[in-house]
Amino acid sequence: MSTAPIPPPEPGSGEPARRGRPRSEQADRAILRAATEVLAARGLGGMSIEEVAARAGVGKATIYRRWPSRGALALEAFRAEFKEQQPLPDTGTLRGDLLAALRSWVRAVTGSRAGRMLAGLIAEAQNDPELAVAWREQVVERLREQHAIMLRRAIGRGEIPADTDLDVALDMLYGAAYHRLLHGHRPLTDAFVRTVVDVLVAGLTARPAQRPQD
Amino acid sequence: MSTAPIPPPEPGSGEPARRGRPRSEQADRAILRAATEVLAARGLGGMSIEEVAARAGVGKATIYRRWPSRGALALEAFRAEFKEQQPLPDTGTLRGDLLAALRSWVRAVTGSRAGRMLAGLIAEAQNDPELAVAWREQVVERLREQHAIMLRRAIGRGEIPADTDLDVALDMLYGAAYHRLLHGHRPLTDAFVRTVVDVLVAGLTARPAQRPQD
Amino acid sequence: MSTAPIPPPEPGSGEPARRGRPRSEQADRAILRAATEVLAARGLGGMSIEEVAARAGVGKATIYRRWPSRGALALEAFRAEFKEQQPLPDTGTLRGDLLAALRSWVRAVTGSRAGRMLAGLIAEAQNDPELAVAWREQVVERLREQHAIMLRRAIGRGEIPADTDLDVALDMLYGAAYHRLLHGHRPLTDAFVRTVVDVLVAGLTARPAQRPQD
Amino acid sequence: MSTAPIPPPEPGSGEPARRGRPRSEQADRAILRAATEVLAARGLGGMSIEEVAARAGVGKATIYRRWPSRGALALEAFRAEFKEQQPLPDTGTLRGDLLAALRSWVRAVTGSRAGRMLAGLIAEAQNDPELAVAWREQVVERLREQHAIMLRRAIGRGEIPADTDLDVALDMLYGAAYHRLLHGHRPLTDAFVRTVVDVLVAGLTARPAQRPQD
DNA sequence: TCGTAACCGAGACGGTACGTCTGGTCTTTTT
DNA sequence: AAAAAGACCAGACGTACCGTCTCGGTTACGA
Repeated sequence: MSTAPIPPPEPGSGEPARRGRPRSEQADRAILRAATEVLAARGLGGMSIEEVAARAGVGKATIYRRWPSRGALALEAFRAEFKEQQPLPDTGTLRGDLLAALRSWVRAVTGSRAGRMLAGLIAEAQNDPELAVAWREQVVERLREQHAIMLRRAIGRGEIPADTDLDVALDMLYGAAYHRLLHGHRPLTDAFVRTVVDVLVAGLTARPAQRPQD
Repeated sequence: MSTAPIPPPEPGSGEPARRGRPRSEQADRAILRAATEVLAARGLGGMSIEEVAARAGVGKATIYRRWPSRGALALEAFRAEFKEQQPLPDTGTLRGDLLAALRSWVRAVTGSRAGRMLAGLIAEAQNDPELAVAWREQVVERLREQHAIMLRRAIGRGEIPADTDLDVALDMLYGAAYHRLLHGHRPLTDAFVRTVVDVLVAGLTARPAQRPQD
Repeated sequence: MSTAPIPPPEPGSGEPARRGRPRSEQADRAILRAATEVLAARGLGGMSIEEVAARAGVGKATIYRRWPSRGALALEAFRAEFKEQQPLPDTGTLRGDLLAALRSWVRAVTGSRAGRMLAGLIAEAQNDPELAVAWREQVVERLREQHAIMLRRAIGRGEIPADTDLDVALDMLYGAAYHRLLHGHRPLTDAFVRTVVDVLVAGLTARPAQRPQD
Repeated sequence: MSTAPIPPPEPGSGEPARRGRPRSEQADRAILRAATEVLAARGLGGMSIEEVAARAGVGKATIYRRWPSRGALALEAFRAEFKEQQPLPDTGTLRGDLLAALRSWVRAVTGSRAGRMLAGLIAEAQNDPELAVAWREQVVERLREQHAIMLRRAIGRGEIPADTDLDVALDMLYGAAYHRLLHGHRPLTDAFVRTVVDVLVAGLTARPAQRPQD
């Protein structure tokens, strides 16, 4: 059903005492390592379960027992690679926070492997609704909640209006960055980061005098 | 090499006079129609050359003779579907122009089939460098040039500074929209369009007092 | 190595006293019952250890601890099914004995399950040399010894010559029957049984005047 | 449905002119050669489509396009190997004919590869009803018709009664031989051949005085 | 009464082969 | 020379079983 890693059976009540041979954590690690290597080398589109299994020294069924699809495996590999690279900055100003946050995103994404994995996952999610849900819930929403904190702190400091549309603000900030990542029409430079943040901060700060309703 | 449709041979010298049976324009149309149907029904990930050929009543080679890959065919089908839906508005104000442009993009993308095709093409381009180039050159850059005109007119009218970074402005405008399209975490409502445009216009308009350099 | 049921360890000297938990006779019975059911339903080719284990409510290792292969298990199930159905007739004449023996074989083999098991075992033995040996030693030779008794009694009575080749006689008698069972080209009717016995008895009885040696 | 080699489509009427690329006869040959090799080396139980395809340098689908199952392929390979080895002798006496026929069968079966293929096919047919039908129709019945000719000639010569049950006679002759082949309990010697033929001829020749009806 | 040994059911393990599907190419006859 | 048709080689798909191996637990014997 879902795209989450398949848990071992008998999640049970108080003390269920799982039966049968337990899942091998060594196989877990070998599979994720192999998947990460293949993803870095050839991208998600070029990753086959067959190859990951061979490279990890594992039977295919051992992978299918844990993840329902190629995308689900890639998602977990990506999360392991990406997660602690995204700290929540607290510099005292909205501009400083956004700069730090976007910079660390860009650094993660342009450095080695996370960028290719990320692009591949978004691509896969377009054709795999289960993965799309997992991607949204486990990556997108989780990051957005983190980042919304920065904006709420700015509201608390009076830097931006209390009725600021946080969703749109985040869409503009990260949307611009994803745009360059996925289309590749312009590079993800630091100048880009600074300008995006400046325009966004200015746009959020400016008193919206009177917006016509057309 | 490229992903452009393959032209009939003998682009020729002074004496074109192509020999042999000419390409069937009926086959062209049948292929594009079949491709468009399959794309609308199952997305690019679910489209196989095999199926398009069968549905168009055409041999696979007849498709490969014209387009080098699944993505190239989808790109042409998309362009036929999408192209004249994107007029260049001229309302007299930057805000009006951006609103009109983004609205027509959103309308095209949420209505009918273009949205699914577009997402599928971006996905495919992540795994097909040739298609990525074609996508950039034939769709992204072409639209950006169109839209840059609106921004240059605004500069001409003195609405925004002359040194405005047009690339970043467009990335924020369309990036936010692509973001919602590809991740599906929030809907592409008209309120979204208005807020994006308002924040962007405000951000571009505001005098950048003193930007610290960090 | 062999295909015999694996005996519990400690075949022991003077002091048997096997340690550890003894084999569960209930498991023995459940496995053989399940195997017999599956064999009757789908034949040996359609029987998997996996299914027998599941149906018997037993772990696969519990089966492998007792029998080294699918064929060995099937052989034991067959023997339990087949054994006491083959009495040694003693009617006073060779013809009467052979008729009774072949009739009871045909009855066992055309009735319910033994026929399918038998055919499946012969098939399996073609690809499993261990099973072939076990089959020969435990089924074929044992039956032949039984049946040879009938022929020796006929020699004793003077019905057939003392130098009759008993092996060939048995091969002709049962070979004809196996032939129909395995190829299915003709049915195993009682008329068939009678004719085989008549021709064989006549052939054995006739004084072989002078056989040319070519 | 059947187990016959799958014919190319459009067997057609007068002049159908089959369309599309024709089946590659080179592939036909390579597949049959590879199958024969594997069968000789490991028997039918040890032959996988995967290996035959690899050894023939052919895609698996190219095999499945021609033969519906492993058994069907093996059957064709066997027929090519076995066919012209079985002449129809005509020595002038029943005994001479039967000796010659059974001797050439034994020679084919104990020499080289046909014996292993034959045993494997009979085994496979026990678990594959389609193959069983094909085996019966294409091998068993065809040989029986051939061999029945010898018996009918003997009737014509007055060697055996006109109401002899030819089916039973053939079952006893070949049944005895198959019996030794499949069970391996005794070797297929020439002495065996002679004794079988002698007993059979004597049994058929003897005037059946009065057979009781029990 | 304890410890140790062999069993038990369950189920994961690394593998092999299955039969299907699609990719992109090649080879026919027909237009 | 291009068309439709369909076969070609290649190889991934997800499934089913193989025979072995861990688990937590049970049941016997011998110390």
